[in-house]
Amino acid sequence: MTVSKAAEKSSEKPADTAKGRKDAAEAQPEALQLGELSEQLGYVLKRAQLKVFENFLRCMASLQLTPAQFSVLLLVEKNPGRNQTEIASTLGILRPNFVAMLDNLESRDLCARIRSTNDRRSHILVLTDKGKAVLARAKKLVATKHEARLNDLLGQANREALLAMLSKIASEF
Amino acid sequence: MTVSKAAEKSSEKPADTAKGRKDAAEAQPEALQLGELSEQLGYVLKRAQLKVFENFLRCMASLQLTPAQFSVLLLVEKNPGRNQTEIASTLGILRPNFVAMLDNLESRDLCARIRSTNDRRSHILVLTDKGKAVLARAKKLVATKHEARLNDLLGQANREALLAMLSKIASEF
DNA sequence: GATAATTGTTATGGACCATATCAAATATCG
DNA sequence: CGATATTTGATATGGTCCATAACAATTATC
Repeated sequence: MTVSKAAEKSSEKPADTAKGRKDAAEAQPEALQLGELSEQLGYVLKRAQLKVFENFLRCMASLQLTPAQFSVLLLVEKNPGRNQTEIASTLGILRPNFVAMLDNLESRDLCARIRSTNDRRSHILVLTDKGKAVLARAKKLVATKHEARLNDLLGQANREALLAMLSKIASEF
Repeated sequence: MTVSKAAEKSSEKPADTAKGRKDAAEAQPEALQLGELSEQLGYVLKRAQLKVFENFLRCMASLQLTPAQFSVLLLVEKNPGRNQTEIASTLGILRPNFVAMLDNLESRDLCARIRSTNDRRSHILVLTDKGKAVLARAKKLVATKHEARLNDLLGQANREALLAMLSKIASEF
């Protein structure tokens, strides 16, 4: 598959009109044939995912939250009192890689590590007041600017069907 | 969102049965609440994408083809005589990053760079005989082991609907 | 024919992902 | 109890992918 973010340059190709193919028998303008590629689930899935993340980042520009950071805040809010290992593994983040991520969120005073009194090895994670406030604003931005756009594009019913199918793939494929 | 590949460890959580919560009032077993995360398109999309790529790699293990490499071979076959810039940009690959990729495919004798006689700057890309043969086998593997599984999981109609929605997101979001 | 643009390439840095390893704390079991 | 194993957070490190700048060779433009 492939699909990076930087294919935004030569996207608008001239159609096969008089202006597109210029005079009469000039070299083909461009516009490659995707062929079976457009039927490959992985290819289309990846392209869609990149677009969605891209849009997410634009919507969150004012809060400077990446999709990964947003998911951490959401999960910590929903599951207060859990430690790093539990939060990280639920999100599919490896513990070593979670450290720098938390360092970042903690340095921005969005969440805090608290030494557990039960098990003094582990750090309990909680949202700070600022973290709760930022997350609340983030949720609104996502709902109004991000997810709402999906509804406009696909319709409510289709959007739910899409989510259901993706969940099925994520859990049963 | 987040979602890496390494969340395959503590996935099977015991349900909240007698065996799940053990005796009576013991510490909560585990099983975090995903909450709104499972409604976030980006999160589910990424998880699904990782699963699909993972399965793709397993299906292609005998041919040692990554999704990106497969997409290159497909596109070169469908569009013979195009140069590196055209193939790369169509796939969303930046030209500098495409060089090593082609070096790899060329070293395995799957495709070849040919200096264009029209424009001696550019390299025309073609599949070798071996490349055509490998691609043919790859297509069969993908169709029978990879895409077929999607049909089993979602059904033909749903699979097509999914592809259509993802294509719409990829192109219009 | 001088200048600008394009093609493939190299070098380089960043982001993300994965493994091995460690010290501190806890669990396990003789 | 005490030796050993396990768990937790952390560091170091390497790999892959993505992105930008810069370059030589070639071609286009004026």
